[in-house]
Amino acid sequence: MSSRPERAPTIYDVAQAAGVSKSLVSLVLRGSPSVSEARRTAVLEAMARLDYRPSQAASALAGATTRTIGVLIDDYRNLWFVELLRGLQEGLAEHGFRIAVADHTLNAHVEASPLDGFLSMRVDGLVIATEPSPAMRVPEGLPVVVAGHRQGVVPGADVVANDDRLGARRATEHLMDLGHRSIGHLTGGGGAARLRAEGFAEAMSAAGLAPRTVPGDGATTEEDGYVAAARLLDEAPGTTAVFAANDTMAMGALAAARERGLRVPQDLSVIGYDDSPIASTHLLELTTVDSRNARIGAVAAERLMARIGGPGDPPGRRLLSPELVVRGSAAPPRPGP
Amino acid sequence: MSSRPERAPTIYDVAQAAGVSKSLVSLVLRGSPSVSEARRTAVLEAMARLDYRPSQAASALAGATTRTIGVLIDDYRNLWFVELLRGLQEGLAEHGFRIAVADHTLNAHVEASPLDGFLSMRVDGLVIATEPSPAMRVPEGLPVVVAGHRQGVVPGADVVANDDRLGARRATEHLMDLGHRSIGHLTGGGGAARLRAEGFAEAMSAAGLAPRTVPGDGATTEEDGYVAAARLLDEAPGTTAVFAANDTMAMGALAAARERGLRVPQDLSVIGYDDSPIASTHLLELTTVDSRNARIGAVAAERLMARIGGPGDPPGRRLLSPELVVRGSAAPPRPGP
DNA sequence: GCCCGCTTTTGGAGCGCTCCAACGAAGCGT
DNA sequence: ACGCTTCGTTGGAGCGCTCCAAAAGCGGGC
Repeated sequence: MSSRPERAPTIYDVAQAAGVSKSLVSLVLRGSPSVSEARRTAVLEAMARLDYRPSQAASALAGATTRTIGVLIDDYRNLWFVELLRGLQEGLAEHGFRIAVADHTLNAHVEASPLDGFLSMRVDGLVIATEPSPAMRVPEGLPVVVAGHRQGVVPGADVVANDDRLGARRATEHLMDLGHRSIGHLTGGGGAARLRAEGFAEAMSAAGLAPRTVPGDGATTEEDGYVAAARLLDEAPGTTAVFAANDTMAMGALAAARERGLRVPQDLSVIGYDDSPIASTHLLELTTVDSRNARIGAVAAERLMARIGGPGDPPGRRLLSPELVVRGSAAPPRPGP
Repeated sequence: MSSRPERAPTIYDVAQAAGVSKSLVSLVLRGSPSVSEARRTAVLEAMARLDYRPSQAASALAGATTRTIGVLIDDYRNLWFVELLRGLQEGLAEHGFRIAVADHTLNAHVEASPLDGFLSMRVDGLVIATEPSPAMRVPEGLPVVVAGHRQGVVPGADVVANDDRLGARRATEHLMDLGHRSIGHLTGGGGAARLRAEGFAEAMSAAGLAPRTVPGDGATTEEDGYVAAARLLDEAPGTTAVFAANDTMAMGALAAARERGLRVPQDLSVIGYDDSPIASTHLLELTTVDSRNARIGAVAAERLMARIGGPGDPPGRRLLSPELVVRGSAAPPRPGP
């Protein structure tokens, strides 16, 4: 009977079981190439037999590195980070790095600074997937990538994002190509929304059209999209197309349109931004702009690895080209009366 | 000029700066009550001045506990875990515990077992918010709560979930109270879906109605809801109400209804399950069942804390009562022809 | 003025690993 | 046969904390 809780096995236990020294076990653990095949298998076999699991705490404390990258996301509900995480994960896995995720909104009241937890953990790098705030002070020398946002308040950080202005221009041009002239834009809070609004205005002005931009209640939720679209459609009833700052707001716009008896896309075209999971549903079939989040994650991983390997090049800014995803929510306007 | 990277300060540095011993600093760190006010402030002041951050690795290695609970979720896209996390977080914070989240689908190809990372971290407890699998072997004595799922494969684990069968019964009864007789159920894969289907069948049978249950493509996505609803509406055109296994499937059902020219709720009533963020949007206004996920998180926290304090009571199963949330997607059927 | 019991503070050992310098055993040339 | 290198392996020191037993301070009662 195993009465006492039985302390977890350590490398010493493994070493003894395999008939080697603890140092050899440590070498196997870290995948050193200079271990003979015979001993390696003996050690691995002993580990499996003892159900050994290395202590992350011990290796972090003893080693120079934790092989962990902290990822700060804004809110789990904003699903754009899912693809980012996937790209990041894949890019890091081949280097043996893992990811630790923290949610800004959940931890807001727990910690003084949102990054404290990561710094206590001694992460080897940081991905900030939120609008950076001045409170995010980072120790000098720690590699940091700001992902998806372009307001680089974090000094020394790389920035990887999609070109919001270009994406907005493409969406707007798509609507114009379809024949729309009365196009409204639903905007929200935050830097990305501002850039998208600028791209919209540029495209409209370039075509000699007056850009009409309407805010919601300051954020970028479905509610904001609903409110903004309601305002737009009531103020400018001749509007035939709407470009929303993101897919969630576009969803709100669909609700406002339906409420007014406007069919999408026959009476009103709607375009979103982000190509989030909701955009591809049967219910929305939303034409949108793919902000390339998986790619952003992959590039962020690349940057971090380069910077961890050596000082690397000076911090830079990398903008990826977004792509229009045509689905069913935008069509030519009906011939005017 | 700070040329060298400047090793992070340790308790020794803080101790020296505050003119006390390292042990006293450690006591302050752990909030010991037996430290004089004068020294405590001196230490805290020194910490702030040096920008000191405790090393999680060191305290985990030296101490008996990590004050960390691992939470395994299935997929970041299934948003039901957000509220769970919030409830859990709040319940744990008052005990000074933190959360580490891992995503099953992302890590699937990285680690042998999804729990390996947590065990390497030496978490003090585990919340499994996925359908438990036999591969999830857990060391004896580690407190585990299975949250939101009732197929308790994990030995010795507490189970905290909503009563899916009851919730399904309530949703079905609501439809019957509105006057519906031809009600179909859209089901999917997984244990929760099975229980919800059972609840539906019970309620229907109790009212002397034939329960018609239709699967999608085996999962519970929007696509599955769409496929299942399409089948149902084509096979049984007289159907006036649909109860979907979750909100996402309900969304697919809305799409299938619209495609057939059926208005919701005038021609077809639709009810979902989970009260996920999409249910409360203007576009859906979905009547649904609140599965009380924040409460589930809070109860899970309570259970873990009790079990970490002492062996506590034997593992149990706690079912919370779900609540119907009435919105706009269900109404009385039109008078029959 | 001294001893006792309490509270507050302290040094030392040790957690499980990594890193490093150094070791023995082959292999090689001369 | 000898030293020299190379490869595989080893013990020891130390990472930054926590925990423990014991020391120091501090009154109060006799």
